[in-house]
Amino acid sequence: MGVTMDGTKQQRRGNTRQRIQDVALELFAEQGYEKTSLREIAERLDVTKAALYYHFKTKEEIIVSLFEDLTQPIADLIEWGRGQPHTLETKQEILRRYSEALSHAEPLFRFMQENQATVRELRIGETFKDRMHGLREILMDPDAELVDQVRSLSAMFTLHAGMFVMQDLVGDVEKRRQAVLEVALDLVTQAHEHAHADTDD
Amino acid sequence: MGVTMDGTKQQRRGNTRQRIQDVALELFAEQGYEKTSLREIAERLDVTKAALYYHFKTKEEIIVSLFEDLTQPIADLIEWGRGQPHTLETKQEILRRYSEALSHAEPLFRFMQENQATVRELRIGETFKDRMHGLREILMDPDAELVDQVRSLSAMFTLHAGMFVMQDLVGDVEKRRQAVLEVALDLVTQAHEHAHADTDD
Amino acid sequence: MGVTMDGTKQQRRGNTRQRIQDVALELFAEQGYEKTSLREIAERLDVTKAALYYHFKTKEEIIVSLFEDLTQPIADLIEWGRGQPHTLETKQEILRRYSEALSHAEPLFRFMQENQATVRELRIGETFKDRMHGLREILMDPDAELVDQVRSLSAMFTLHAGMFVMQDLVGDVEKRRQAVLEVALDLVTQAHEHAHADTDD
Amino acid sequence: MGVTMDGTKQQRRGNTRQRIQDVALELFAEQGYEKTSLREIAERLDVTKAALYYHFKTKEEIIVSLFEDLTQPIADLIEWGRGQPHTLETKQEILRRYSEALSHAEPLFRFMQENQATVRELRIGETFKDRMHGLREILMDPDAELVDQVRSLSAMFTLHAGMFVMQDLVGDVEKRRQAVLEVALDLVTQAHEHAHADTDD
DNA sequence: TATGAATGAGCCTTCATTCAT
DNA sequence: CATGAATGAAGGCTCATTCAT
Repeated sequence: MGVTMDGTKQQRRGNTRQRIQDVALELFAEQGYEKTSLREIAERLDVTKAALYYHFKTKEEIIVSLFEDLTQPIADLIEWGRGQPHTLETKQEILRRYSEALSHAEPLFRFMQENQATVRELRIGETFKDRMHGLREILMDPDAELVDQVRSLSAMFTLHAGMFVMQDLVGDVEKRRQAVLEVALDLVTQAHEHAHADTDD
Repeated sequence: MGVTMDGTKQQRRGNTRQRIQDVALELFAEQGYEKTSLREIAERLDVTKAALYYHFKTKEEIIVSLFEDLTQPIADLIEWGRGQPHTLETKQEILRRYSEALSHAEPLFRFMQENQATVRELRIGETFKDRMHGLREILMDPDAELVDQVRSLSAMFTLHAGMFVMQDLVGDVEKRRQAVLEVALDLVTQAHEHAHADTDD
Repeated sequence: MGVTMDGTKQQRRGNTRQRIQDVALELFAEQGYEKTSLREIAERLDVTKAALYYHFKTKEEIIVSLFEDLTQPIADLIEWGRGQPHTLETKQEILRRYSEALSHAEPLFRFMQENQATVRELRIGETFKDRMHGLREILMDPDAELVDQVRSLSAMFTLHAGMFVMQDLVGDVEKRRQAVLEVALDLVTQAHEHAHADTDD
Repeated sequence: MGVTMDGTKQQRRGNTRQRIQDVALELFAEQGYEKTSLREIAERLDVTKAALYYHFKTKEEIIVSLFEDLTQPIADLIEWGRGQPHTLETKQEILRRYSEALSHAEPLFRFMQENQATVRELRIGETFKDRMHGLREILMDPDAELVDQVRSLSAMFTLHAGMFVMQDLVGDVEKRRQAVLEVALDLVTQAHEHAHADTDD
């Protein structure tokens, strides 16, 4: 049962923790956090529920570990952004990198997008909110007109939506990402130019 | 117990169904669908769980009823849009009316936004998806450049995000809605103009 | 299964709460609190575990309810004692009534005696401790010699031990109770007389 | 990790078995047997659960070993008592030695006192009961009046209670022990004198 | 129109224990 | 002498749902 030809049980050993994360993320993204039971995860891995508890103290810890392991690039990105001058170039670079970071941890971000109510109650909720705020502070000019502030935020959400909602828009994932990024860049550019019409060139 | 001097129990009588919907929506929007139990709803209303079953056959039916009661305007809007020529004016009018419709059933839409994984598994999921597709068909030009298709969709998601995510942007709700709408209109206009640079007026 | 000749299921209905308490107390006293599972209680009653939760919010609440229902006489006794002058007669009357109160809720007190470590962690622990302190304040003279203070307390513990430990001493329960009570009265009398050798009669 | 400068890990080496016993007894006495998990014991010692199983075959064996290691003096005492004539002097000497034995293994006896229900189900339960019976046979005169039999037993329970319950009576432990012992001696003396009013002097 | 009582399924979690290394 | 990894059993609890009254 679950044992392959070469006597392994799907590469068993040492990597169980990783395998739990993989299966969990897949199921969380597919069915949501609450609808995914630890029994289900365990069954897919052909281990007992108790085995999960050897590797993670609680169900929540599984999602927390995924979050921590997969979103580090975004934390780094924000850190980097904070240290840069708030020029148009910085904002554009942030969007470019953010778009790429998102695409590298797609299932997790889809999960977070589609389970916002749940995430809010989890330990990662606060952290996530802080991150979004961080991004916002870099992209948005607090003195700009309201409509241009909205443009900046809209750039962010376009990136999000582009990843999860427009999946059927076009087959080529990379092409779509580029198109979405272009729109986001455009929005942030418009916002920036209105605000600095006289000071910048 | 829970009964006031004038024999009412907070407007009591006949409107229990409505009261269940109100409380349910409030809790669903606040904590999510799965985390809200019928016990909790019943307790808030000071009735028994069994009473809920007199008015609704299942928990799912409560959210279905809310969806049906509150999103009719949007179904109508789409119906109307389908019958119109796909001109820029139509698209702009759609966005204007959609923005207003959203603002009139805010808690429900917030719920749908924050519980997408859940909604997908419910009966309303399919209907909701169809609606979004309907809107999309009106707003988006299938022959346009990919980037302009994205612009059109971005207009929609900006409306959504504007309602739920940018709540702290500015105090005045109506002002924010206008700014968000302006950005959305802008996006759809740009998309349309690129696509019809030579043919349209 | 569990259904008697007359079609009832052991007088079912209306008294389930009481039946739960009865069975629970029996099992708690027999095996201890932690070793008694709700499953076991439910099985004995031929209901499901969930039924227990209809009547009691938690396992702890079952024991709390038993404590509250069965130890009221002792609370009353202490209340009464507090209002009396601290004469020898009062002390003797307290012991007499206490002995009788104990004998009327024997299983519960046996449980508390044999599960002290557990009880200490439960909500009733503090209350129980307070009661014992109450009794003590009435029986014990704070100015007496240490050895006489011990005598007073020893009277109390003799009553306790007499109920649970000396069960095989003699067949006739009531006779044993009287003998135990006599020893307790003796102890308290000696203590009192030493302390008031010159002041009292 | 957990290892100090000089290579020890809190005296490390060879004495792990002893350290397990120490920690276990501390926890058992504090929280009770069932509420103390092997995980907890292992964590306090900074070893794994599996390590415990190297030293003890089961959880029960830990408490059994403690019992055996710490109560030998009492077994010896009873053995000695059996060989003596049942005079008042013997009884008094037994009480004196018992009191001292109790005070040397206080945590264990506190544990046994507060977890009687648990102990009863363990292997040590029977042994413990036998010991108590042994003591009783020496202290109690089977032909005495019931009330004097109770007195003899009361002497024993006074010793017990004196150790665990009257802890707040007075600060000086040794003083308290002497007072408690005095009361116990008194009880056994009264019992003996009533029974031998005419035969003994 | 509602309640009181109960169920069946399932959930997350903990525990003592085992065994290969 | 001890660890890493896992298991089987069980535990307390919650939930949506049902049904007789």
